[in-house]
Amino acid sequence: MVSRIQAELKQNKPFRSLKDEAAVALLRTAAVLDHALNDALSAHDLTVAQYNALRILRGAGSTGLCGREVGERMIAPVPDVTRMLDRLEAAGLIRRERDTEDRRHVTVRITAAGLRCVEDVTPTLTALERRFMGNLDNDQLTALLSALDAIRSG
Amino acid sequence: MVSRIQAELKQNKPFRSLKDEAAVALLRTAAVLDHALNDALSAHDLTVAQYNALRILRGAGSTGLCGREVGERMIAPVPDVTRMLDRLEAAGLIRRERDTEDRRHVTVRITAAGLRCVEDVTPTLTALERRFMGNLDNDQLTALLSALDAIRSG
DNA sequence: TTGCATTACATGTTATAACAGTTATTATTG
DNA sequence: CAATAATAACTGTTATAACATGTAATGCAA
Repeated sequence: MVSRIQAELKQNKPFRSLKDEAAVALLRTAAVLDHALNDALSAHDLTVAQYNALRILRGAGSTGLCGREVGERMIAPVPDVTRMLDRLEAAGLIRRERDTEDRRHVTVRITAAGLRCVEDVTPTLTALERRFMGNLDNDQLTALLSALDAIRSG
Repeated sequence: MVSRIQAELKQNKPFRSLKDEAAVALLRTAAVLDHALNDALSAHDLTVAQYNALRILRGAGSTGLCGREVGERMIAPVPDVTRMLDRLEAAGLIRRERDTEDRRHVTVRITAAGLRCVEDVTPTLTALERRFMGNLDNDQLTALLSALDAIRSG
């Protein structure tokens, strides 16, 4: 019996354990998803990380967030928030303002153009979500979530 | 009710759908895992991709594989196999040989040092696997695998 | 209130990722 | 069999990732 992930990676030998297989499948699935997302977003000159940051800032509203807080909320850690924000600012999608209370902080806010940008990519991402997650019923999604939670709590 | 992933990313608003939440949790979990793996491997001067390539070549044995085949078997796609192999060759972990039958191909084989390197990191990775996957029972692993398969088949 | 630690951000540097284009070799087609 | 296409690997280039270090502002303790 050859598992799906085993065939996909053209492995001639079966996995040593179910844990091995699940870990590989997890990394593989995330890579596939990430690739599809980057593909879709690149048409709008965005990376997945940039889109993630825009979503975070949209959620923060007019209050904004400082750079560190943006970094903390990212799905995947970004080692250089400053320059990621530089690029978004250069594209006019965010704006930064030195905080007057604590002048170490820089408050970051999404611009109207940034909001429009997020709106623009939404249909594409909705289609992607339907494509990849569409085959899963609620029970599967719940089981997936609880398994992923258990892994991260390790 | 605040979900685990929601709290982890400090999101004040719940996810729009379970599919959304599962997709984010998946990308997040893979990032956490990838980070832990890179951390562990960096002590041995290896990246996750390099370790993956070494495992692939170990599986191929003395027959070896050509560069393209290594690329096809990678968990995460690498856009520049040549230079990843350059680095492994410079470290003495693989060796390359121009194929005499089809001179376009270069056969890649793992060296004794490469095999030793894989052996050396094994205890560390076994510990990581226990840490992250240890909390999951067989049912959860099976459910996880089938959900991931369903996602990738989208 | 002065010195030191901490925080937040910025900057410098190196290696790698990502993309495009090149070369050498083999396969295919008229 | 010559011309063309296809394949595999290599190379060049730019932007970004990753890591370390630097700098300015604030908190805190003696």
